[in-house]
Parts: sequence; structure tokens; C-alpha cells
Amino acid sequence: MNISDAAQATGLPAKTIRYYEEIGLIRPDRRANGYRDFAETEVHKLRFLARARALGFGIEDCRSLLALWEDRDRASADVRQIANAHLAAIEEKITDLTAMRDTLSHLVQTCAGDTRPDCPILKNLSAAE
Amino acid sequence: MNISDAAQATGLPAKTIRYYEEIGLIRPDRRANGYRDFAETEVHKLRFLARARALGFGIEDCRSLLALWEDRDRASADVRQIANAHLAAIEEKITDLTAMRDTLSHLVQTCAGDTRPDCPILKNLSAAE
DNA sequence: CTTGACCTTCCAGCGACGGGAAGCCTTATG
DNA sequence: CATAAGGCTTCCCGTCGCTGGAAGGTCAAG
Repeated sequence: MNISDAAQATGLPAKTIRYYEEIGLIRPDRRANGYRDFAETEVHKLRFLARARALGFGIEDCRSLLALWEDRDRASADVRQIANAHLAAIEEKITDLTAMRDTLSHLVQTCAGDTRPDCPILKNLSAAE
Repeated sequence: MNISDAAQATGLPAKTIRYYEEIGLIRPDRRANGYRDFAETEVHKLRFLARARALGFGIEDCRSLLALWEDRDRASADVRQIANAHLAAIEEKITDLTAMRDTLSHLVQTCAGDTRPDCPILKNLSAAE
């Protein structure tokens, strides 16, 4: 299986797949001509990675999760701990973004948005009380 | 006013202030010895930038907002348009993060988190249905 | 005069890729 | 069999907004 087929099968760009190999997340075989040759197990790993990334896990978390996935003697507590920490980080981001959204949406609503220069948005940026 | 005083006055790290000068957001004076000398107007700009960044505006947005701020003939519509676009981007991020959080929090709750290897989190990553 | 705290510039790195160049390999067509 | 198109390879630079650190000049206190 060539890289473009693996890309098609996983939804990941070929560039990303090469990058994952470079940083040691996957280890596809090589043919005599130097082309990567993706076995089904590597494709499966790529799909795993794609889903973990879609849930926002960072690369190092993905590396850990992948290792746990391949370890049949893992403790689910280890997986849960990673997921839990990530969940907390996401919730913090949501909190921050929500605060920004509330402030901004209030400012946008109070701004006339016409040709006059008077603007509560700039006023707020200029001197938040 | 030296850079560390400006940093103190604005809450921005000195490194960040130097960076803002490098990319042309501010233009502090220089003394004979090469030290930057921050007038009150530059400090004011820095405070403006700090607040805009805290609301999540990107550097280029900050540049535009700063230009509008200094333009007494601006139209508030221009300010509002930038803020509105940014608001939409934030809301999209919140939507994405919320979806991640919902999925993750469900998975974390259904994972026993003990010494057994069985784990719905890995199961989900392995094959989301 | 020395010490230590400033200040300066420059260079490298973060995360997770993406763009594009230069060059080899394969496949389809004339 | 030659050629063209497309796929594959590696390599290097750019993204965004800083942050850390090195090497060296400057200043104020004792």
C-alpha cells in the first residue's frame, strides 16, 4: 500500500503521515525502490492517531495512548489519566474562550457599526476599567 | 522609561515588547546609549495591545485595531467588522472544543480506570463507529 | 574598581504540520 | 521504445506568537 492509499484510507494528508514516521509514531516498511509500504497494522495505527488528534490530544499524548493501545497488559487507569488531564485542559480553554466571547459579543452589540468614529470596542481596549 | 518599567506598567514581558517593536506595532524612542525609551503614548499602545491580545485577537488584527484607534476619522463599522469576524472564529472554536469535551467526558466516565486492560477510551479510538 | 543588575542583538526552538523544490520511479500512451 | 504525466523520495523554509539563552555593552551602588 503506497502512501497516497494510506492517506485515502485514513483521511490524513500524506505529509502528515511522513511526519508521523519522522517522529517515530509509525514505522511503515520500505520497498526496494524506497517507497513506503503500509501494512494493515500501520493503517490501523494511523486511524487511531487520526481519531486521537481529532479529540485534540497532543502528539506526545498520542504516543502514550498508542503505546498503551499496543500493550495488552495496560491498566485502563493509565489511559483514563491521560484522557482526564486532556479533558481538564479542554475545559480550561472553553472557559477562557467563553469569557472572551461574552466580552466581545457584548462589545459588538453595543457598537453602532456605522460611519461615526465613536466606538465602545476601541474604548474598552483603550482602558478596560 | 526603560523597557522593564514599560513591562511592569503593561504586564507584558520585555521580550514581547521587543517583539512588538520588531514587527512594527510600536516605535519607542532610543537613547544615546541604545536603550529604548518608552513615552507615555507607547505605553498606552502597549496596554491597548495587551488587552486586544487578551481578547484573543491575532497580531494582524491588533495592527489593524491599533491603526483604527489612532485614526480619529475611522468608521466604527470597520472596528466592528474585525471584532465580529473574530467573535465568529471564537464561537467556532468553542463549538469544536465542546464537541471534544462531550465525547471525552463520556468516555472518561465509562472507563473503569483500574488495573484491568479493558478500556472504552482505547476502544473508541481504535474504531469509532 | 568591582559587582551585579540592567540593557542590547542574534539565534534557536516550540506544535503540528504545509508548501514547494529537486530529483528518482512507475505507468500509460504513441 | 520513447516520452509525458503523475507518484514517490528527501530537504528546507514558513507558519504564530512568543520564549529561552548566549554574548556582550551600560549603569548605579559600595
